[in-house]
Amino acid sequence: MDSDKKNGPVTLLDVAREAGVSPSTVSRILNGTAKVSPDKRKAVESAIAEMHFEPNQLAQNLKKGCSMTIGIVVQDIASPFFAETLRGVDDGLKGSGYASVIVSGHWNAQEENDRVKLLLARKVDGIILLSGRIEDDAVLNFAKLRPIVATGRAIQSDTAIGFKLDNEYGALLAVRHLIDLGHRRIAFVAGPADNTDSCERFAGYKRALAEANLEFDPNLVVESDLQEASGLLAINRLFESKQHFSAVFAINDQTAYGVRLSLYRKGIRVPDDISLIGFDDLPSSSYTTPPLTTIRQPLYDTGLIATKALLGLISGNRVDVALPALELMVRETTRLLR
Amino acid sequence: MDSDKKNGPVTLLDVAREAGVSPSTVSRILNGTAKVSPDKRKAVESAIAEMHFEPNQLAQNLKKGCSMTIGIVVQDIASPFFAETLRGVDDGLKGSGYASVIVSGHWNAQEENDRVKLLLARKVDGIILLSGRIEDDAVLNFAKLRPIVATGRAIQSDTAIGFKLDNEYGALLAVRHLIDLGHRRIAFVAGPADNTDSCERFAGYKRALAEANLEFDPNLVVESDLQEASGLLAINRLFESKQHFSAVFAINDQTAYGVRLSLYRKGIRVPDDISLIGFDDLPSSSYTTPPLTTIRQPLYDTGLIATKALLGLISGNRVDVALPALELMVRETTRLLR
DNA sequence: TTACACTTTGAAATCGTTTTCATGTGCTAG
DNA sequence: CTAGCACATGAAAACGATTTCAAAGTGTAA
Repeated sequence: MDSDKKNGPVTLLDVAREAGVSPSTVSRILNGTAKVSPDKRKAVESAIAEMHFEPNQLAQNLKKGCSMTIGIVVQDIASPFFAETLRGVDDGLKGSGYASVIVSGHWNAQEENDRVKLLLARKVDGIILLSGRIEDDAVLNFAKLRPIVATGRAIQSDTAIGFKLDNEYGALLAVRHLIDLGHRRIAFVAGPADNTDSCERFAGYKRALAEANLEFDPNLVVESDLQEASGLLAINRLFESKQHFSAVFAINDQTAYGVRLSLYRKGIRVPDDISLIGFDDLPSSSYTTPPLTTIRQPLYDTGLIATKALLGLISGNRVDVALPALELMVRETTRLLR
Repeated sequence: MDSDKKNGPVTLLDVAREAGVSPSTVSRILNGTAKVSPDKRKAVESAIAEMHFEPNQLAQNLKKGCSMTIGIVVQDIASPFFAETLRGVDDGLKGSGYASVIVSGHWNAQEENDRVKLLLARKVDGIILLSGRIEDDAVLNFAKLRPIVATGRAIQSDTAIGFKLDNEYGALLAVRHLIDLGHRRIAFVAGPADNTDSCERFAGYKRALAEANLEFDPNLVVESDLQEASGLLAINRLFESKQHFSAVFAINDQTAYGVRLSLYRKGIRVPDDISLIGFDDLPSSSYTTPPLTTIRQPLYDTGLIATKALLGLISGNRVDVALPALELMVRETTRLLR
């Protein structure tokens, strides 16, 4: 072999020596920053191939001041809700040269705040904040340091973009659907009171009732924490308090699953005895027994579009994008009231 | 204000100037690399606090030659299977100072290979390879560059650790359970023929049959691609070919969901008419209707333990760890044959 | 032939740390 | 009293790329 003097990995300097040119020239060829004569180009390129040189990203990062990495903040890495959004992010990043670091805020504002700071300390080039709990102002402040795209909030600045779905409208669609099917006593499994999305959906529930001149009965509302287990518990509480109802609107699909199980345990048929509708349209909702009627949230698209928007912000081009609207997916857990 | 001469972010050099010491001293205090006199220490610490200095990780990375990042290769970022494992990884990384970059191989050896190279180019300090498709030798080769922990393979070297669950035994447990319940004609929804896990489970299926002196009937085996949709299709094919069976063993929970839906559509009751058992025990399997009997795979623990092992390899301490064994979870989709 | 513009190239500075090496100080022991 | 040693500290080199700036080379016009 030619010259194995140095032991470590080959550097740009080694290539330059081997090709008989200066480091600058090699760099220029690598980045296409300037014209170089064909002969030197060939010499360098063959040296690169021969020595199996690849530039040290760490050094590039330092010099260029960016890490070609974006940070993603989710609330629960194992939740199908975030997983589906992440798939969109993954596709959005494809071919961009960027990689993503995913951290979880665990539905906790303090932890979320810390994680964002951590990402910033790691010099990510931008951040996608999914269903964040920290204040809008805090987000805007972070955005002064690095571009941010956030879901579930209506923020806007020249380094921050917020996407917000119309939760109230979605809930309206859901409850209207039940009312159209003849249901009058519709239970609502709510989410945590401090969760904006949940409150907005609650508002939609009430609005649909009002539209149909149905009286709102607070006894038909029970709270959950958005997980399957608490959906099950919530609906059990409703039965214990001897409430009558022919349909249930669950704050999200996961609680709907819990409700479904509770009903199954009690021998109550869905949709024959009780209709059930969820919110989100998780991929698995097409495969529950029976398949779940729900409000489709564009999870994948949210991830994809948020990523495109962030990449835009990073490169300085503002991209104006819109999310597909919420949509009622009628499947098999709802039917005409006998 | 004292001196805002420089505009950019404060560097270690600025701190040194402000505190009237050399950069080396500041670095030493930051890293605890050497003793410094109490007065200088105080001067530096107050300068750091006052100027809100935080070290530039990119510079540290370059100098130290490591990125405090590990790479995770999954096959499908949105699959609950990987999501649950990722949760273990996340917890395993907690407090370690490491972050993770997650990439997906999409069940494709070529793509997986490229992704690993990408991670290596990004100078991750180690890699966790989940359900990889590339050859063991390729993994071992990569391990020469950076430590690797892989699931689903029995590799071993001083920079590589492999975990392997006993798939054959798991399948044996599942099928034995069905046989114990009196089932004789047990359908098997297999996975792709080129998938090792699937083949081993197939072997377990046959072994259980042999143990009970039941004849193996290839007509009862249909192939799927591990997704819900193909589980549904697979079982439909079985019905079309007029096969008789009283129980189904599905290669994994997701295909079991598909099978369940097909059965529901045909008006076949589970477990009254047909028993169904899956493999994995995804979190949602406790909430299907009815809850799915399955073989519990320690997904979370796999992520956690793999991470601990990798962190060990990186710091040079070999950690010997064992995964919890596979376990039969009897729920409500299996019952005694009438 | 000289001067000026333009292009290609290399030398050297730079990014912000860490680390090695050398220096000066103070202390102990002979 | 001085040789010797530990110790805290700073100067400077290093990590491996990019980029600025100046020099050398080329070509054209006066």
